[in-house]
Amino acid sequence: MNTRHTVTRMTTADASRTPRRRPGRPRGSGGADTRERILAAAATLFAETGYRGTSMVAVAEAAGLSQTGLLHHFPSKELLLAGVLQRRDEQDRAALDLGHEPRGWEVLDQLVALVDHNTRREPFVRLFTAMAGEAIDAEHPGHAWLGEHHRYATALVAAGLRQAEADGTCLPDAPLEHIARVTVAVMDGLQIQWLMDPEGVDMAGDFAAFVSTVRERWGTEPRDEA
Amino acid sequence: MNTRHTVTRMTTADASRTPRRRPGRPRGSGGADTRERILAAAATLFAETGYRGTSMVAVAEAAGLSQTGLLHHFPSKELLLAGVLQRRDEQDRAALDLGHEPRGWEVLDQLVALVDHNTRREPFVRLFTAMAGEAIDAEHPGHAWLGEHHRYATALVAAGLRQAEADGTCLPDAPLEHIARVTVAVMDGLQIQWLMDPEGVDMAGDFAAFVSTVRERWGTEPRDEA
DNA sequence: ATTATCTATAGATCTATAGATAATGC
DNA sequence: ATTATCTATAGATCTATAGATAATGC
Repeated sequence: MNTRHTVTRMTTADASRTPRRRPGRPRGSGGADTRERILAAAATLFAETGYRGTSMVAVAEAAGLSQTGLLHHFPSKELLLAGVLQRRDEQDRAALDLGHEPRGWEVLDQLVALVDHNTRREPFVRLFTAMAGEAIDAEHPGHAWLGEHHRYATALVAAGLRQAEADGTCLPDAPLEHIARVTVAVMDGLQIQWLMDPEGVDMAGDFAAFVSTVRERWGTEPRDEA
Repeated sequence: MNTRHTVTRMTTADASRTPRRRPGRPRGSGGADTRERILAAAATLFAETGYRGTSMVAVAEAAGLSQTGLLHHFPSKELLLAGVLQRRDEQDRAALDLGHEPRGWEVLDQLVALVDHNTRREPFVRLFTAMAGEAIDAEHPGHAWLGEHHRYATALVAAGLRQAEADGTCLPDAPLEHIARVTVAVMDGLQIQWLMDPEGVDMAGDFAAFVSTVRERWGTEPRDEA
């Protein structure tokens, strides 16, 4: 009954977080919980201080276990990052809900919805922007991931536009690849400005307006109507 | 005459860089040289591995002096970053050559020239993108700098457009602030994609095409002609 | 006296290994 | 036996201070 007294030593962050357990496997410990708790904590910290700026000790503390307890679940910092990025992509796929192949201009509408959704998940946006900044370095363990992310994003937009061109809803001389790259650039760039000043920057509005301009310029439809 | 033998101990990077001097003020040592050498080395390293990912030892080694020799010129890592960012801004101002106030659409032409110039100074672009990634964190010593950079950039574009509106070369209902933010976003976003794939991404071409589209949409002039 | 450099070192971290301890599941 | 946790600790770094050494400039 003296569970309280078992808290023998606490690190700096006294009043916070889950207290550490004593050695030995805890009672109802269903490993999956802990894994998710770790990934969530790591995602937040990587988002704030980047991969390089975040220590394993900090992640462990935020997840409520010892640094070596963390290493049991993720044997190295690189593997932890891999886990965080994979989880991020799953969350992104869920938000985009691509149940079907993108159909023409619909792709851009979906991106507008995604950007709007992003205004309600700042930490998620922060994680991406932090990675985009440091993973440009070829030595960074997230480098390949960042490259694939951009290839996927631009290919998605280009595929939608190509469809629209085939449908006749997009002008036949539209520079698809160019539009795709610039669209992705606007998304990435607006995120930076929005994170620096969430009140002052209307990320969703700006992106929606950009997409409208693109469609006015290269689309063949009168205006509204589908 | 045995200068060669004075190289008593070298750190890992044997064959590289300037060898260290022995204690004591060296002969023609005109402090300003060293300062510039340090700032250049630090800029390159911060560009590659970020502020957090770069150690003072690494900067010192790249600049060819001891870590404490470096601390003589920049008493802390934060002051070194301040120096690097200030130098970066000076270089940027030189490249933009703003001898006069921006006149209407001319601002966008200047930015097109700047982006084109940037394709020939990859390390410079890399530094900005690395800072944009990590300085979003309010605790980062470059946070205020990043905010000012964006405020300055968007204000510059908006001021140009406002001038154009007054001149009658820009439609009166043009959403100036929106166009300014998106323009800056395109610049920032294209840099990321270009750095990830300099061969595959035509940053200058894409930005120039974007600017043309903006002018076609909101400008009042027939096409060419000034 | 001031400036530029170095060696030595303190005091914090940081990642990862070794190995103890205790609960779970066969 | 396997899994989840911990304590202890090795071996690298990393920032910054103390203080020696030598050239420059008054």
